[in-house]
Amino acid sequence: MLEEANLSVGIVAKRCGVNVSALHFYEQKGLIRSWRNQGNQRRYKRDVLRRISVIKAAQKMGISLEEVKAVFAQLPNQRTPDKQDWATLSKAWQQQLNQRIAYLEKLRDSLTGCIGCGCLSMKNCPIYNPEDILADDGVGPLLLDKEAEE
Amino acid sequence: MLEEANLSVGIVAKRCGVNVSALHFYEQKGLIRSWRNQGNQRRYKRDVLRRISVIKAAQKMGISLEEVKAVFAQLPNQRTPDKQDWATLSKAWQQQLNQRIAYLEKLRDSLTGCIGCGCLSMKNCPIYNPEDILADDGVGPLLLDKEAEE
DNA sequence: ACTTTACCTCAACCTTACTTGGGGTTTTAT
DNA sequence: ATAAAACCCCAAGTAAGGTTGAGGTAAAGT
Repeated sequence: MLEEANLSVGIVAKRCGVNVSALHFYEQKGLIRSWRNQGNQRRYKRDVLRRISVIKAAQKMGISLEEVKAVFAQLPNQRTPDKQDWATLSKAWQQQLNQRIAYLEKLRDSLTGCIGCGCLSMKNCPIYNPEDILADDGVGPLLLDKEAEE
Repeated sequence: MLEEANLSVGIVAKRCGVNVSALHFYEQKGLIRSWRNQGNQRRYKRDVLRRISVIKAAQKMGISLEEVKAVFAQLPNQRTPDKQDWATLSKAWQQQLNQRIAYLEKLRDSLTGCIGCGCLSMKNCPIYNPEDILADDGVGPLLLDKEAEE
């Protein structure tokens, strides 16, 4: 408990492997926060590093910044989030990951049987519309008729 | 072998569950083709239905239109692609799907141990940089140092 | 014949996630 | 005391994957 060091934007960028412009951007979107020094330059608490790590991990999972922001909103506001807090987040995302994995597995398992067999353009093709778990992607149910065969 | 029916853009759109504008767009991007009738309206061969199905399936897998286009380019140009041709495509994509699944599994398996444990912002964190299979996403290796701990 | 529906083109707009550039200030290094 | 880095803000640009709208023609229904 000796710090609460103030990191400059350049340092944070270098440590996280992102551009300074990305940090400006995240701040503007409300994902991270900073205060300013005398000369109006941004200064960050160390915990911004973890936030950025989490942002990048989330993106690899296919989670949007909006979603990340929503989740960050549930972190404690008063104190710096601790391991417990982050672990809670991770649990929710694990579930999402599991769903996404299950979805892709279904897609994969349908793929050979499907693209090859001629059913791909038919009404109930499992690949074309495999109980859309990810239906919130906006890919609604698709209506094809039997004429769609070769 | 009685047809080679000519489908209008509206019919194709309805059958595939996409907008007419999307068909224009795909055509402009070189993913599908049409010819024109007397009145300059688009007409499609039936095989466009399968192409669009494949496009949509690919998108669910996270494959970009550019990639789909590249793959379509390997289809026979003279004759209408047959089941064999499509099956070949599907095999390549199955591999991609497997990789993507493996990647997400790795991410998931790292998640609890990682976000919670404090390593997330460290140099060799498996979640932060898990042998980036999907490194072509442009998420290069990330350089964090040990100061990134809490 | 007339009206509606479908279609055409082209340009502009939308969202996500940033980057780039211009013009100006602050810090840091020498 | 300078000069080079680093920083600031704001506006505009980028890429993907389309959508929306305007103004006009074609095809279909009655």
